[in-house]
Amino acid sequence: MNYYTISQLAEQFDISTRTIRYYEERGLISPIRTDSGQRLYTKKDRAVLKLILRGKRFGFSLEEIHEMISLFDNDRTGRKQLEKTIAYGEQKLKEVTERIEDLMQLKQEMESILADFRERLQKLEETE
Amino acid sequence: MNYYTISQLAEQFDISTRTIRYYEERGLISPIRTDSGQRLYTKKDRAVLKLILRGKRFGFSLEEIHEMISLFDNDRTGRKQLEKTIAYGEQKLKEVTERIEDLMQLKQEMESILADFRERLQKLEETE
DNA sequence: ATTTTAGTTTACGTTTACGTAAAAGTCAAT
DNA sequence: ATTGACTTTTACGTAAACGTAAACTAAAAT
Repeated sequence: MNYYTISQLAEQFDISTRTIRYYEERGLISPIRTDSGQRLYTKKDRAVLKLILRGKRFGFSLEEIHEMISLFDNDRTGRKQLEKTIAYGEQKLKEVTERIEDLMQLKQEMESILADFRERLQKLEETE
Repeated sequence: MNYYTISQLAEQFDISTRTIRYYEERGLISPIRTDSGQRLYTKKDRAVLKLILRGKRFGFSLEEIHEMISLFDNDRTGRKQLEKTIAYGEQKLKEVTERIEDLMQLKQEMESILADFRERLQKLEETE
């Protein structure tokens, strides 16, 4: 397995190294360290980072994203823990579903407005 | 036509009056005023506010929302203006479409993770 | 070997999107 | 008419999410 440096990840996702360190500060990502203290990121870390950025694009706060990431933490082995995790996951899934529906409605509206504008342009061109 | 006061709108959308005034400060909404200076909001203003809040839920900044709202400004009558507006609208529509696809992928992943957790819970219960 | 480049921590600065408080005017009801 | 609820502007405060700079160390390149 090989690793990414912080600047490599920063470049790949077009964010600053500060941003990545900040996510670590907030407990969202936990790279290993070399003897000298440099951060090394695995593929898994990269996937987590990708998840964070996607969450951000949807307007989730880092706090919410933190909670969602813990869903992927496979260390929840007890039955009570599993049940809690599932319940939380179902809740989040519902939220995501609602957002999708909401967005699709927005899309519809934008399309109808665009159609309206195209029609107006059409009429302008006819009377030219 | 009748009007809403600022606190009526605030209550309807469960936000503060400060928030509404802030949106006005940023140029997103423009209520008329009574002789004494109180703000009055029309149905149209209410619709704009609704749009703002929806945009926020999707993680758009107030600046982006401002741009999108100007799409609804019917005062773009020149041909060049129309063309620019349509181009901008198409761009935003594309962004929204991409977000929807992105969200649907997230949904898929969450569902598969949930399925995995449910399976584990199942196995735990079998060995009880 | 020594520049150059990249990494680290610490810490203060900044922007966005409001919260909150003060001081004063206005509206609605008793 | 006066109380109480509502509104206005002005202004300072704040949390989240980083930006930026300093001071230093390690790695890579010449």
